[in-house]
Amino acid sequence: MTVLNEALDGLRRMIAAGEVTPGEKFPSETELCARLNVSRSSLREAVRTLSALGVIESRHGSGTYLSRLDPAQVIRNFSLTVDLLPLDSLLQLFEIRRVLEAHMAAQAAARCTPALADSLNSLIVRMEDEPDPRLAADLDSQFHRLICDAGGNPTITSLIDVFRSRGSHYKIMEGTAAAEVRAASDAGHRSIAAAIIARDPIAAQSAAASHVAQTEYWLRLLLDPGTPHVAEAI
Amino acid sequence: MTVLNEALDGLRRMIAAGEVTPGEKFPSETELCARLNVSRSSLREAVRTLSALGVIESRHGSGTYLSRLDPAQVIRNFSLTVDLLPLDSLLQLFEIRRVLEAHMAAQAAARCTPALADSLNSLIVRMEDEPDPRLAADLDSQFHRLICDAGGNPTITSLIDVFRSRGSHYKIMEGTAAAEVRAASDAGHRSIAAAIIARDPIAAQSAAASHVAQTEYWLRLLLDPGTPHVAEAI
DNA sequence: ACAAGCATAGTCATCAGACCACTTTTCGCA
DNA sequence: TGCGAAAAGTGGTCTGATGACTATGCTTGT
Repeated sequence: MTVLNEALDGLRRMIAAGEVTPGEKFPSETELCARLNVSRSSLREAVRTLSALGVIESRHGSGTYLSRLDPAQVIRNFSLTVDLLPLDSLLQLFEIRRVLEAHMAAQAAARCTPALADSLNSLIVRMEDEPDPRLAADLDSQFHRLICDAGGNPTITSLIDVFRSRGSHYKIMEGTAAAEVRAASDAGHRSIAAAIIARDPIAAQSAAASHVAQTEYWLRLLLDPGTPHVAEAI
Repeated sequence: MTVLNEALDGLRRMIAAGEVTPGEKFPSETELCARLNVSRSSLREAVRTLSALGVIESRHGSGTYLSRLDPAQVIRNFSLTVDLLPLDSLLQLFEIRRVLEAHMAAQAAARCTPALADSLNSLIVRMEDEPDPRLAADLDSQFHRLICDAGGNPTITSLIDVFRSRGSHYKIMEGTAAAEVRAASDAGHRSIAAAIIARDPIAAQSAAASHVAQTEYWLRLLLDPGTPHVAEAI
């Protein structure tokens, strides 16, 4: 057992035992060092570890705090990791994204309000009229976020955000097939919105799943233009 | 911009630029310090941060390596975080787990082989005959893992594992309603297995969703015995 | 020529102590 | 009483040294 792991263990134990409650302040680094019998550098590495995972927050000059441990907030921390994944690793996440976005669309359909309907319609029109691919991608994000928010589970929303966060996304809108991609994407959005506004969860679910699957297909094409296949080996 | 963040940025930049490819070794800490213009302590805190996220691996005496960046492996790192979440935070993850487990059950149903059918049946019998709640919980894990593996997406499997990892699970099997809980759980398993063996994805999906929802219900009861409600506010 | 064992150099792990930057509290002055 | 400055407390960063582990290549004996 390394020193770092002992320190980590000590901190985790304190949290699990309720010695520090969410949002509360830990003892000072000096005191923690004494308590856990480790040097300050080792303690700080342990703190950094938990800090990277969104469990701890260090505030310069003030103290070290246990985070609120809100799942949505913890999950948001991981988007920087997703940014580092190579494209083929990223593609492995698409099945999750497809299932979750479909679920959220279904939930949104079940709860759709007139206000949501208006917002969706307005966004679609603006998106289709936007010539700049980047701004269009931005409106796209807003569209999906609107649906996620309507779905009612902020935790799932943040998880989907992590998957979608990847900036290099709009690249598929700039290839030779840009126009085709754009048209298909717009059509997908209209299907999703129509199903949600009709308060038809099943239709919304399949429309959203199909939309994500299509994005996955284009990305896969980008990775390997030779052998495009949406479905996995049977 | 703090020194730590500059170091983090430098490392991330190296990864994104492909200076180090997955599995490869970074330059030594000393050289990285010189390159990024930070002290060794700050560099090490940056390395620890990426290491906590499963992006980097430090091997004592050998070097600092970029991980394979396999999503399943990266996700597995987060189980220690889930262990620290309070029960009410954990419950917010159940909607995700429900959707994903249902999806995996559906996939397993679509691909069920005779071998899988045998394994499922055998596990169910052993589970129902096991008197010790802990060993039964263990068999329960095996049952669900079997289904996930059959689902064919290791990334989703590891994500579900993270949600299920939480050891405190078996507590619901030890309350006053233990017998009732156990019986319902066994019945749920039989439904799921039957649907998978019948190669009926829709049935498998709803059976699995219902099973997870039931677990969630019991846990919620544990948290707040007064006002149990499965559905959210309408 | 080859294999086992051993030095050696390279690397991460840990420690100690100092100083800096920021925040919070305290206390004296207007 | 209210405000501002001082002081105390805390995390942020740096330096340098030492320990522990790994990999490499060499030495040695067969």
